[in-house]
Amino acid sequence: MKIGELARHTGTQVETIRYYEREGLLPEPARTDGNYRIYGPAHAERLRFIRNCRSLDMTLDEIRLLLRFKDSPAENCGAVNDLLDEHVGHVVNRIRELRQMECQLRDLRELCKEARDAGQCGILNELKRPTLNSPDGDTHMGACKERNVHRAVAKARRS
Amino acid sequence: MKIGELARHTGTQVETIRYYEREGLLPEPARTDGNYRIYGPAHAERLRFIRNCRSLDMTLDEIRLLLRFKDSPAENCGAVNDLLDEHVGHVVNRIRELRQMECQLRDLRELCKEARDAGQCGILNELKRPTLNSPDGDTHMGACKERNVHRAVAKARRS
DNA sequence: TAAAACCCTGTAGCGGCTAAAGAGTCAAGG
DNA sequence: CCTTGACTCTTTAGCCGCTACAGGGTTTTA
Repeated sequence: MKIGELARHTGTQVETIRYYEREGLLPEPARTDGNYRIYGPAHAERLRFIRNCRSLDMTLDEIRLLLRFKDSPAENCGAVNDLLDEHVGHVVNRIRELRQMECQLRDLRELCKEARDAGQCGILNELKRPTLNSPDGDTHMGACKERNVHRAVAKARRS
Repeated sequence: MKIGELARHTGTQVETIRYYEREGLLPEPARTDGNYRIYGPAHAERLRFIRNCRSLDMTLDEIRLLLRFKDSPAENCGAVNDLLDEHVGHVVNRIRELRQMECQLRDLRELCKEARDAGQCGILNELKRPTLNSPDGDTHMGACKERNVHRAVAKARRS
C-alpha cells in the first residue's frame, strides 16, 4: 500500500510516517517506479506499535529501545519490564504535580469570587507574591521543564 | 540590581530572563555604561508573577493576558477569572488523560510478570495490537499533541 | 485530456526555554 | 597597574515530536 493508505489504516498523518522513517523508527520501504513508498503489513504493525507507545506518552527514545527488543526476540525482555515500570513512575509523578497545581489554582480562584476592577483582584495580587510554593517544593524547576510526563525525569537527571 | 542577582532572587535562569524580555513579558530595563541590564523591585515583582504563573503551567500567552490586566488596574477583572477557570479545566483534563494512561500501562505491565525472551514478552506482543484505545476515545490526537496541560485544548480548537 | 488527488523532497516553524561561541566589563588581589 | 576570574553582552542553534508549507512530480478519475 501507499503512504496515504497506511496513514488511514493506522490513524497517523502522512508527514508523521515520513518523520518516523527519517528518525529510523520505521525502515525505509521499497519504492515504485514513480518513487512512491510501498508498505506491507509488517510496516503497518510496526507503525501501530509506535503509535500505541506514543499514545501512552513514551518518548521516541523509549520506543526505539522497545523496538530493539521487538527486533531481537531471543533476548531477555527484562529491560522492557523496567522501562515500563519507570514510565509508569513518570506518569504517576506528573499526575501528582498536576493535582497540586489544581489545588493551587482552585485556591487562587477563590481569591476573586466576582468580577471587579483589576487593581483589587485577589488573583492578580496573589500572583505577585514572593513564592507560591512550586510543585516540587523549593527546588524550582526553572530550567528543567520538559514536555509531558518526562519533566520530572529531566530534573532528576540534572541533579 | 544586575541580571544575575535578579536571577538568584527569583530562582530563574539568566537566559530565561533575557528570553522573557525578548518575548515582551518583561520591559526592557535601563542599562549601565557598560551595557549591563539594571533591574528594580518592580521588575522582580513582575518576574515573580510570571514564574508563579509558569509553575501553574500557564502558557506565555495566558500570562501575557494576565499581565495586561495587572497593568491596567481600572479594568474589570472578569476575564482573569475566566482564564483561571479555563486553565483549571485544562489541568483537570490532563489529569484524567494521565490516569487513563496509568491504568493502561499497569495492565500492560501485568502481561509480562517476569523476564523471559522478548519473542514471548506479553508487553511487546500487546503493543503490536491494532488499537489499544487511546486517551480520548477514537479521535486519535495524532497531529494535535501539544505540551503539558494544553494538549486537549489544542485538539478542541482544531475540531 | 484535463483536473483532481495523491506523492515526493526540503525547509522552516511551534513553545519555552537551554546552551554555547565569542566578545566585552568589572571587582578584588598581588 | 595588571591579571585573573566572575560576571555580562549578543547571536545563533538546538531540544522534542511533529506540522505545514513550497514547489515540484505521478497517478487516478471524469
